[in-house]
Amino acid sequence: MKAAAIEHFFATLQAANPHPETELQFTNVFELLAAVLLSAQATDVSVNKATRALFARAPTPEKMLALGVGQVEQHIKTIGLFRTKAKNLVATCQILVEQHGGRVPNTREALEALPGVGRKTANVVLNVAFGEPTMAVDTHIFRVGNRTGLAPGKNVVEVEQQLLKRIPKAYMVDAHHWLILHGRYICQARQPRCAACQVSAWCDFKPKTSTI
DNA sequence: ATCCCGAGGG
DNA sequence: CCCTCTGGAT
Repeated sequence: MKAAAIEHFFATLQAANPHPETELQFTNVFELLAAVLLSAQATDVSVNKATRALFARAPTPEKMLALGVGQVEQHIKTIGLFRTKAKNLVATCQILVEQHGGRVPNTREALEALPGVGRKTANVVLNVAFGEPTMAVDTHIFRVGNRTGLAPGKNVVEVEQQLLKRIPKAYMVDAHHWLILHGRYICQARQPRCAACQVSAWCDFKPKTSTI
């Protein structure tokens, strides 16, 4: 996709949704970190359903730590990968309490040192909590980047670098959410809704079968 | 490359 | 039934 097309692409998404936000529910930075950690290979709807009760009980790393792996497992049992996530979340809370004064660190290095927190999760926290123009490449952004021609890279790191390089800086912070929401509701994995897409004019993707 | 792992949709 | 969902650790 050429520079002029990229400008049109994001200007259109911006006009349709001037202030995009994550659909994960949270009331503080710790809850944001926990929600993103829990969201791996799970829908936001599924995560929100479980975190409502979990965060009511444990809105801080200290309280989450006190809850323990067993109780956390019971709260998030309806989310996939629940054993791994409960173990990682509690272990992360222990590090937050012991090494960061119970606060969520604001550097990539410290975030990625937390169990269950990788590049993508760190990028989301840096973007949403600290306003940094990072690009967290999840399943939606990878797919949308590839299909549109915005970022044809073969892996998430390549796609991240391409997006950071090609998206105009003024759009970067919000681009993360625009691309996710576009992937979730329009450029869907199974059945892309090209007929309803507002940015198809600048997209390289041509579906083989007719889409609704 | 493989494992983890429930819920929802087609 | 099969595929997908804001991945990370081994």
